Amino acid sequence: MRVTREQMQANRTRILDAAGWLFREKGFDAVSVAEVMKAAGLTHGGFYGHFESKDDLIAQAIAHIFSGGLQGPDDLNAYLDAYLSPLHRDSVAKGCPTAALIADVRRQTPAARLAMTAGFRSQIDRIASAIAETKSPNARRAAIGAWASLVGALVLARTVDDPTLSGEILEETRNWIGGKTGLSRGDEPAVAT
Amino acid sequence: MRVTREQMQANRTRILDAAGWLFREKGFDAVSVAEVMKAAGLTHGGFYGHFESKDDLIAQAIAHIFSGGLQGPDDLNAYLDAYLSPLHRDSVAKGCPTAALIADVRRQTPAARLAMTAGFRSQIDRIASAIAETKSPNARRAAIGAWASLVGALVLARTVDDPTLSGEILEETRNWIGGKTGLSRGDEPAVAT
DNA sequence: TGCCAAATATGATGCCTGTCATGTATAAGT
DNA sequence: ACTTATACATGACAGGCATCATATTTGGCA
Repeated sequence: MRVTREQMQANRTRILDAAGWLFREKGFDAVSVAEVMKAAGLTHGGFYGHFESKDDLIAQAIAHIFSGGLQGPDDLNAYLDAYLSPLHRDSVAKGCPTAALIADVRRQTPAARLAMTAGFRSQIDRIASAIAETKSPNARRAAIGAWASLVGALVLARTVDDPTLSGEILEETRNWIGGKTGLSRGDEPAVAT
Repeated sequence: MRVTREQMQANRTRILDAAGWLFREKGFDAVSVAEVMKAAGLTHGGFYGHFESKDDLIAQAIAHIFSGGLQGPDDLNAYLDAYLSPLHRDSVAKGCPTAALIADVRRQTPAARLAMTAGFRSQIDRIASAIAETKSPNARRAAIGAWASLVGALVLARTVDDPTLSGEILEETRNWIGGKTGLSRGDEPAVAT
């Protein structure tokens, strides 16, 4: 059954949204094409009308996630707090795509790595300008260092099976970055990107 | 054909070694049981004489990697340099198991996460005591923060498809940690853990 | 209004993989 | 030396998955 052109576009968006969530949650390999389509409310048949292959879907899903309004650090302190919060740690599917996908992307298609790299760049730039507003010298260096710390700590905290250690990793990394950047604690938890 | 008891033990070790390399290189899902056995010089048949399942192999392989003499930071500066070197970035199979496996382990068996967590703990302790020798206050916090930065930067550098950006991430994170810890640059590249 | 191509659904195919069943040679214990 | 249990090899099986083939419904356009 044929659908409206705008229906089709909406379907495509739903597929990309579902793929973004599922891929973050379970990894590229563990998610089947049929599963994505079902999550989008369709069957597996129409898939190849939208995408050339599963690899194509992966690349486009990554680009889609990053295109979809990344949370920039409006307030740097709040951003750090939110990023390293238990809430964000437990919200893999809708949390930071970088933390959820980095390791997997390395083994994916060049197109996928390209899309991911583009996301990295904009995220680094965002953090750098947020830092520059406070203290300018070496803003880019601080942005890269802080970004690496954030991603590393979040992924470690998610992997650890001991909640205490997991919490400690988040907490201490937050303090460590705070000391480094000269940024103290803020508050306001929320799922960040 | 039956083999010596010590041959059998040697075979088991070869299987675990091969699994450790292959898993780091390609991820758990992308490596088949038959592939591991072949890399160990055997066929897939004998596998279930050594391990209960592929999940069992995964958990034991993780423990095996960490048990196999981790490079502790004898000299902290040299360790940081080696960890964030291009050489280590390009040596995934024999490099840091944490950086290579974290994201995958999250979705594995409880036993696998347990083995991984144990590896984290000892690594944090090792770094902490190396830091404590220099400047004691908050050695554990610094260890956790530095560890998260190292792992995060390495994984990011490996994923990025632009060699320039990849090198910049390694370089700047090294400098950022150095400034934070009060540790300046050393030299001596080598594959670290 | 009626034709046609497009968007999805249903169904099929071939490959890969984890696991199990069976065969075979031989180390180990007597 | 003879027996037996064992470590590994060969082969088979079932399930899952990406992808393709075909059917069906119906928007879009004349």
